[in-house]
Amino acid sequence: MSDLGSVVFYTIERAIKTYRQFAQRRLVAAGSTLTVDQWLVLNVLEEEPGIQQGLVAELVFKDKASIARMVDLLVRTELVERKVPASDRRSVSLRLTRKGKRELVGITPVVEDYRKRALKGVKAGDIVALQGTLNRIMANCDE
Amino acid sequence: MSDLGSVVFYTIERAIKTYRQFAQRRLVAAGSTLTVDQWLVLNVLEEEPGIQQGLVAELVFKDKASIARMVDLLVRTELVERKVPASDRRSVSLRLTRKGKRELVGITPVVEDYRKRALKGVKAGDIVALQGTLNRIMANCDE
DNA sequence: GATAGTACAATGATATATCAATTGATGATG
DNA sequence: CATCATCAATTGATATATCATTGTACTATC
Repeated sequence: MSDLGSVVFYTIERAIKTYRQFAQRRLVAAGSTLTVDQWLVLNVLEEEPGIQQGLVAELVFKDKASIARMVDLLVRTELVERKVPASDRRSVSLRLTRKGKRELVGITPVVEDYRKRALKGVKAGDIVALQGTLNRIMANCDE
Repeated sequence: MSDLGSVVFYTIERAIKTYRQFAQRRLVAAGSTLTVDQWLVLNVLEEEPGIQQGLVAELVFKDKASIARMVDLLVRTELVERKVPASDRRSVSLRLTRKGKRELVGITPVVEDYRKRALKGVKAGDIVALQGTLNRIMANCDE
């Protein structure tokens, strides 16, 4: 178990990294210039238009600072709009631009496809078990 | 399954990130200034003294460029030595300094402890299953 | 032994992760 | 209503990830 224990985290890292590289290759092959993380953020904005940055950070499990910088980029590339609501001028309200929506719609089938490919031959029960184990690990790591 | 499929990668990311943050907190709490990744590299050098950079990159599943920069840091902090062997002057041979060995020895029990904590209540069978599933995903992602 | 191809590493550019410090705005309390 | 604590976001500093490019050294082939 000690042996397994020393390797399992390495396996998890390797797996998620392999998957991300795979996903990124697929995005590039589909002609997108988005990164996987940028796609994630766009996806959140699609589902929660007007959301503020801090909430996006929570939803995608990233740092607020990272999100701020990603949004900078997405605004620069005109995929996302920042607005400051009068109700609370500390916050910003994010939403997709027309261009952002188009980009997202175009790329979504690509994402669905590579997710499906990555999970080929993996049974639903395997996924449930995996999530259970990972949840347990996360609980152990929350002190 | 489509639903599960869209969430499972997110869970994996979240799990490994949670674990890394946990590990980093533990290192800091133990008075170390190492990052988790730096510890990994030191550990490889302990086990394979004289190894060259490209091989380290493979072993820890990182980019060669990342390793080059990490080694820069570790050399600057005097934990690692770079030597250019006469046999092949393109390559570099890496090994721990005395200080690096001391640091590693001091921190190893901390690492073992937090690994054990992170896996508390996780059965050996769960780990085997998890690795099986992740290996399958990785195989799917290698085209 | 000159040349072409290949191998190893370093570097530049850009994106992300994290922590700390700061700024500006809001809300609570005296 | 003035002050203080808190909150949202930005910014700076440093570390890592990735890709492309470059530089240097080796190797094979002619």
